[in-house]
Amino acid sequence: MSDTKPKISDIVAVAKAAKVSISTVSRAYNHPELVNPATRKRIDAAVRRLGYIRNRAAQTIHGIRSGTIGLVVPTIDHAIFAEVIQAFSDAVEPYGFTLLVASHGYDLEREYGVLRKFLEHRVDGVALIGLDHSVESYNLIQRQEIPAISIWNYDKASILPCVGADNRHAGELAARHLVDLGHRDIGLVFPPITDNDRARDRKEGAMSVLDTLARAVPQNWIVETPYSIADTKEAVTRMLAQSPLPTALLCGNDVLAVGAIYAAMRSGLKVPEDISIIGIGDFKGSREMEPGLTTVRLPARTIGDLAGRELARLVTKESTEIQHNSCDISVVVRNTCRRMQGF
Amino acid sequence: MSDTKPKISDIVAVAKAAKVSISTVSRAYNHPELVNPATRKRIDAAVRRLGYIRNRAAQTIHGIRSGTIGLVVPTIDHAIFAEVIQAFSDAVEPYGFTLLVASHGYDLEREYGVLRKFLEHRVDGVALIGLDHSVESYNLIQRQEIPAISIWNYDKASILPCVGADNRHAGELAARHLVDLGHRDIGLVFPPITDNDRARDRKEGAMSVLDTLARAVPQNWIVETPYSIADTKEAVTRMLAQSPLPTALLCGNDVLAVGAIYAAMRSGLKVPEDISIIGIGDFKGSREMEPGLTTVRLPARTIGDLAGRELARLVTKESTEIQHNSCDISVVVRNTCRRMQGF
DNA sequence: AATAGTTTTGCAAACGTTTTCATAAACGTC
DNA sequence: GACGTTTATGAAAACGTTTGCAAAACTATT
Repeated sequence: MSDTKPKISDIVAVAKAAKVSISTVSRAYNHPELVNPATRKRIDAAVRRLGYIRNRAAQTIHGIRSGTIGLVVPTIDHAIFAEVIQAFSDAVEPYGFTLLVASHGYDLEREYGVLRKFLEHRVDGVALIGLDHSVESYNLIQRQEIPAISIWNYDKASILPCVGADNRHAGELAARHLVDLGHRDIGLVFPPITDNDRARDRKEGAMSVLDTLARAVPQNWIVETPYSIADTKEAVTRMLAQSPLPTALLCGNDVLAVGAIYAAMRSGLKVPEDISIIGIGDFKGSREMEPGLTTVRLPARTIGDLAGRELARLVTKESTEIQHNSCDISVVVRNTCRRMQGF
Repeated sequence: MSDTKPKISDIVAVAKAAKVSISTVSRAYNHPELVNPATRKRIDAAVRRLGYIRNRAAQTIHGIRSGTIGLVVPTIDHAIFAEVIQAFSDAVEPYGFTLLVASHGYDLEREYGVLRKFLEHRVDGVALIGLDHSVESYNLIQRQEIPAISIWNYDKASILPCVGADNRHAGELAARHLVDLGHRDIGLVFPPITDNDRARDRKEGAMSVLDTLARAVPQNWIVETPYSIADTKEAVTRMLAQSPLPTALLCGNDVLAVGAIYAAMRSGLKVPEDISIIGIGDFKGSREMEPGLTTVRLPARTIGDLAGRELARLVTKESTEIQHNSCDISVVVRNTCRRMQGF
């Protein structure tokens, strides 16, 4: 009969229970040194007894930071972004931030929508993947004066501070490696490049090298396929049914490369004896697979970690300078590319 | 000189600009049918001009839902959780929810901390992976009366509503399949099972079958390894150096199975001729790999999707009944397990 | 032109906090 | 024991919204 009020308790309830004013309770949280240890103990007991949990929403409307950071990715379900998200999350956690995560499925309209929603939640900062964003998105960020950072691609001319790698260079490196091994007949396996600056840059980089140092890539040696092993295996298998065949395949990333390797295996081609395959990314597992995948290493964990820390510091005003960070990349040679005779 | 106030605009600014009261602006958002179309247009123009974005924190303290759902996973950077997170995210998005995501690295203490933080942010619901949680976590959920759901494991006795598969059964199925093929000498590859009910259930399921239908598994045929291809490859390679060798390896999930396959390849063993390997999970890529991985299919996307929808409906009160959903599982036979002679 | 409805709007209280300012209590000093 | 400090507390305003209620402005009806 006395157990009315099963209500979730607020600061008022705590104050009452501890027989102090709400100001004191608030202070016990925010400036504990200003409240008498004995009082603090009483408040603590009341909090525990009532199961009180502070309401950050109520704090936030005082201009206090919300303690959240928004991260927008094309998709979560991809080895590389999963790794970046994890690293980013781990990096901002020590600063006390909670992560809001959303994906847009490579649709920049949706990205804008997500961004707006994050802003409604008054995130303290936002991180985006890559540099391709709608002008509305850029305007929003500028207008709301919210700390923002771009992850994964690097461009010294970027409007946003960015932490990433030079993807054009990655494409060049991969192509150059194949050429150096003596390959001249090279096929390309890439994802759609609309709304995806990373893939576009890589492809352009690769093309630029190939155009001058190898044979022009015929259209039927270029396969476009979504980021999925299944789709890639299927598409590349179709491509490998024709003849003549390229001696090497340059893949836009490691997932595509793995798909391509499986396609080759199924087509009865030995890698690297019959066909060489190079990826970009160096995902988890690329090193361990048999044969080990030759690829261009992009340090995903490092990038996510750096980006998280950089943004957190920007938000907490620990640092104010807006930096552009370019991570070093290089070819890691394993066993999926063979040297051509005479090279 | 007149461009003072570069301030982020609030509802008051909008009201002023549109020459209406703030109540009207608020209403234009929440009950548009109650405001004159002409006025609405004016407000709309003001909003656009000022770049106004609603403050959800301010709404939230009125008892209005925050529009967020918290998802706690052991790790984001794992094929299976990435897939679940994506599906879950896609499922709650149509309901207008934004996702708060955090990982605890298989540490239930940290899980509790994350949970608290989510509650501070007044998430409208929480989703956890599995059924192993600290009693503090359970108490917290109960006390705060927050809709919660458990993903990935299924137990009809679970306190929380759960959407998942019966992991014990998965372990049984895998073991049974191996036994049916005539294997009697079977090794086990599992992750640490503390704080991980999924792995524990699978292992128990497998053991129970093996104990009665196969030879008792000697200790040196059991390898414990973290969820990583690299670690698994290394650990299994060490194990395969001994003799006698088991004729089959039962792996706690597909990542471990892939690691085991690479280990076998490196050790000069052919799969499945020299050694059979079965996984659990059927991750993306397991079908496509060469040879295709025989495994027990756990429908990750379906589970994430179902869980997301279920929780969203629970939060929005569209449904109130707390359901336990068990997803069907079955062995999918591909090419990594061979039939023993005479079977 | 007066009345009764209906639609549209504004006022003010409320939400759960933080923070400024003022006051009370305790302490030390001479 | 009167005074100035220091320490601890409380009252009340503020934050950016929503919403119940009442007033104002229209419309339709006579």
